[in-house]
Amino acid sequence: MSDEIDRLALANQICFAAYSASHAFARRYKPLLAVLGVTYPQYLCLLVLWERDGLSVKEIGQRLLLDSGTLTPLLKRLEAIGLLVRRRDRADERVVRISLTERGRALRATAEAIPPAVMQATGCSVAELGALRDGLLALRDNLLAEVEDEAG
Amino acid sequence: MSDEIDRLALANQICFAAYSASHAFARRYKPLLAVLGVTYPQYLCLLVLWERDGLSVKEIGQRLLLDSGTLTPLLKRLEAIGLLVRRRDRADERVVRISLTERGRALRATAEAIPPAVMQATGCSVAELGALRDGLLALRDNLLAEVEDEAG
DNA sequence: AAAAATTAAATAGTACACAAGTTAAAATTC
DNA sequence: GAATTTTAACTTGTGTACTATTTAATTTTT
Repeated sequence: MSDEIDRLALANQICFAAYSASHAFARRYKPLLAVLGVTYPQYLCLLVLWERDGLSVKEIGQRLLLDSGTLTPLLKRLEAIGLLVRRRDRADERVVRISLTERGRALRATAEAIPPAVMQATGCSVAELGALRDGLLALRDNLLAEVEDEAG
Repeated sequence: MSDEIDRLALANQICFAAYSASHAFARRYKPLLAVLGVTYPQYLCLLVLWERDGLSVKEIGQRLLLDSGTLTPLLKRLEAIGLLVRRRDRADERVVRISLTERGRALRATAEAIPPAVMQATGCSVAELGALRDGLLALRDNLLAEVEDEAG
């Protein structure tokens, strides 16, 4: 009769596992990122820009799955602390291009120390982390695909 | 030679995977929770209270890994829409106990339909979801344990 | 080429999250 | 048993996220 697990039990919720793991990462990153003077979402923007500089707000949003409502103020803060500059694209004035400053680029070297510290803190093997990552990305893409199906 | 670099990238990828999967869940839940008239974090509180009513703010926070700075305003909103009541504990006036109203309890029946819909949307098997959940919870607990070691 | 539609950012408003500090009550110490 | 410490919740301030709306620039249609 109670083969049926309690689907509303918190412990059974994959979404709570993702939610709380994501927050745990943020807390773990916080003291490490304090050295750089940035928050976790700001760090994500830097990761994207270190990979390819001069992206538009929209392109950054596509990589991080965030919209301009979130990114505009965030990028303004990064500009205010001198890590990047925001400039309208000459060829298309609707577009704002984000370019790292010298300081923004230089920060990359300091940031190299962060990932190994976090990986060590997870207490997981490389194989486990890889499997977890792949599972999460597949799950995430399925969730988002269904959301878009409905919109379209 | 570039084993090292791959590992560094992985650390960023696993946390971004958790971060973006968590947001994808929130977006997926949104239309489902709109029927209940609550947000995702509010829904988490209801899950906890459906499991055991009359918990203190602190006890809810321990289950959800949230502090009173987050919970107090959230619980006030749930009280404002008539799903619960907040009352000082007679025996210990520091403690605020949260009790579901009749409407708050009744909402559970409606909520039963949500987890299967979300599970289906993940496109993952029950076994996959279970493995993912367990991996995430283990990872999360490792991350938080290290944070506390430093504090203590 | 003027009108209509689309697009990219920005803005306004709501709701988390979290750190730091406050207040009031209870437990501990002396 | 008064003074100190601890505890629980609240409050304040900063920074995401997201919806919906607005503005300005570009495309597309006609």
